[in-house]
Amino acid sequence: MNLASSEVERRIVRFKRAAREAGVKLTHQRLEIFREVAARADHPSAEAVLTALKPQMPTLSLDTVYRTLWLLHDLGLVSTLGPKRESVRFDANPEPHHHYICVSCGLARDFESTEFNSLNIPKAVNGFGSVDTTHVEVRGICLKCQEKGSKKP
Amino acid sequence: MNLASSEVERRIVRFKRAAREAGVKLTHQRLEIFREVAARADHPSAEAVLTALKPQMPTLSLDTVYRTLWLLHDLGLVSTLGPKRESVRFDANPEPHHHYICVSCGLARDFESTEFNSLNIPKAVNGFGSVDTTHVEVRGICLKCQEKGSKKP
DNA sequence: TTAGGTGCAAATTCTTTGCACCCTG
DNA sequence: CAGGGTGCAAAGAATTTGCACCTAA
Repeated sequence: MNLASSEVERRIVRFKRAAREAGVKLTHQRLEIFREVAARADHPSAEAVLTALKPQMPTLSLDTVYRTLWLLHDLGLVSTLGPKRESVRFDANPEPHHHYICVSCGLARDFESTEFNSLNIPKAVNGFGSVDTTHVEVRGICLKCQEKGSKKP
Repeated sequence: MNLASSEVERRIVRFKRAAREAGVKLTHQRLEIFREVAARADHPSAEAVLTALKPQMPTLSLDTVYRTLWLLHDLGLVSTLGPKRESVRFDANPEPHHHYICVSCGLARDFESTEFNSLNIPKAVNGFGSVDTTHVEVRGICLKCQEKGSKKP
């Protein structure tokens, strides 16, 4: 399932502008990698992007795909699904709960909310499949990281 | 920040019962690994669990920690933070949005909800740090996996 | 006793890095 | 033309697996 090409073009325009403003070069590889991620609704991995582009760009390499995707991430043009480059972490809380995650140090804390436990799932979601759990993830900068950040002159 | 020991004991009782019912052995390693995860509010990685237990159990190995944590996961006693053992996936949707994730095949789809975009963050969260983004993740089994599942006789 | 569990080491998988050549600005 | 960017190969990190010995039930 892919996006409307008008939407993809809009995202590409945005990318070109951001690249220019950030002073990074607009290479063929970067454009195609961004186009691929922007056109797909399935949030591909680096490997999946490479596989999709390989036919048209046989010399494209996985490391370039990674470097480009993280660059796009730094430019604020793409985000990652779930927390980033981290190892798996385990949670033994058996109660329904939600998470606060510090985007700087990865700190995780549980919190409860009856409101969050009974959210109204949009009907569009039923078109995707069954709904088992609903979990809210709040991201921000934890107190400790805020201190550290402000100390650096 | 650790949990009240009464809560930890409750979780351990639960674990012992689940282990018995599932017919898996209750080894010293499993008990200590579960106790460690159950007692901590910070959702440790396998590596972190090993580091914490090494002093008391010098021969404990990382692979046992992994095997035990996934066993606990299969028993429904622990969950993972973010999607599990998967590679990073990238998302080029610049609008505020939420995700539907199939727990079986990993399918991801975006959906929008103005309600979810303006959730009432519990005040307890402010004690953790700043709030930048709030994102809802709905997990279930996608239509395709439901078909596949029902086909298998 | 005995099947399942553990520890060790080696294998995999995913991701990053060093370096020489290439291409955008 | 100059400096960032790419491709290749090799390094690293995270996680899993094969196998012989050990131990809970």
